[in-house]
Amino acid sequence: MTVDRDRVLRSAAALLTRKATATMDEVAKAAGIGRATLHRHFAGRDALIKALEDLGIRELDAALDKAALDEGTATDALRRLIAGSEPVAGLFAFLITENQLFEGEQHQGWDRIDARIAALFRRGQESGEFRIDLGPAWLTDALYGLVTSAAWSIQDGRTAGKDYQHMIVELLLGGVRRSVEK
Amino acid sequence: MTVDRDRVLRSAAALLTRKATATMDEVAKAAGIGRATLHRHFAGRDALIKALEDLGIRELDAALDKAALDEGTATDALRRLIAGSEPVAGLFAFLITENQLFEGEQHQGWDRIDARIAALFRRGQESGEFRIDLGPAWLTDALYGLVTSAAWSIQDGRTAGKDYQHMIVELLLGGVRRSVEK
DNA sequence: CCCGAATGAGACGCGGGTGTCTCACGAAGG
DNA sequence: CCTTCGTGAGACACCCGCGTCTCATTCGGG
Repeated sequence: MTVDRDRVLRSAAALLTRKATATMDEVAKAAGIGRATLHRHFAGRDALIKALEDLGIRELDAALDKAALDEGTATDALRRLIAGSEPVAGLFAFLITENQLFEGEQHQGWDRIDARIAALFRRGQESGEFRIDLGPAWLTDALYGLVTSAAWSIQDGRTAGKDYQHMIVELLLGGVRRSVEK
Repeated sequence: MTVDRDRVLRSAAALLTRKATATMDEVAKAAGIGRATLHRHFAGRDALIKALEDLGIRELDAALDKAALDEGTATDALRRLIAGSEPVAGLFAFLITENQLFEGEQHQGWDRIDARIAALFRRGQESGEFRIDLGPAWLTDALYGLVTSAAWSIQDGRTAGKDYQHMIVELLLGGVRRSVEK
């Protein structure tokens, strides 16, 4: 009988990922519960978004942990990270745009995640794997952009979901130019 | 005395690019006119966004024309396109997210622009300049993502504006991996 | 079996933003 | 000088979504 808070959160994520302007009523309907019950679990829309942000950050941190960014080559670590990001990509895209749209002090968890990813790029540069003429901050933002684009591209059916990892990894690592080596 | 419609449009673009949720009143204030006058020129918020979309598409088409995507190598054409996209990047980022957020029949101008850019990537693939394991549709979406990320990254001060072209061109063409050649 | 807790449905007022209207003002032109 | 037109400021009603509340219902535990 009792509503599974996490289940509601996931269904909200799924809906808002598709339709960022969804109403509290729509979110409730999507979760198969009443609007009143939704409010009992999340004080308001802000609280819901905040909870979604917490969820996203938690999962992203988990993905970062699982990718073990410190181990092996930076290149392989990046591959693992991107592979592990797939389940969170949709929610990530939603949160990134949401954060971009409304200014205001943002969740500090983002800073930590930014730092961890930037550190990976920095490590790759220091080891000589990555080029050094592009800063870690831009590479991080670029990765976000590619992940978001991929999520939307797949969601809208312009590209196949099974290509997610390959699309991002290959473009980010090797670029669009046909390499002589390979 | 008469309000310059185009000037209003540009100031609205500048504002909404920074704060996508800006009120009609804020848009009017930013343009230095009254809300009533704003309504006299644009029937409503929807009409304003639509006009902004028209403007963005017009400028994007102009940038595409100017880049002469059919001439020279696809690589150079891509460089020219990215260089020419800089002034529109902010507005483009706004329109892209706006389009992603609200579903509904979108401006058909986007299809034409998508097609023109995808054709460029296809040309590069056929000429052997670009790799063929990534589809033109994805490459187009990826370019959009990078442009948007760059616009935001610069807007938020994480990266320098003067690097705009270099950041995107280099990452998109060569990727993050340090190439042996060069 | 009964009671308590949680839920769904609906009603209600509120607030912010929108779209419309009126009115006074000032500039440009006859 | 006077008329006309576009404008700014404000008032107003309206709509939509939010947040709160009530009440009947139902599920689950004691």
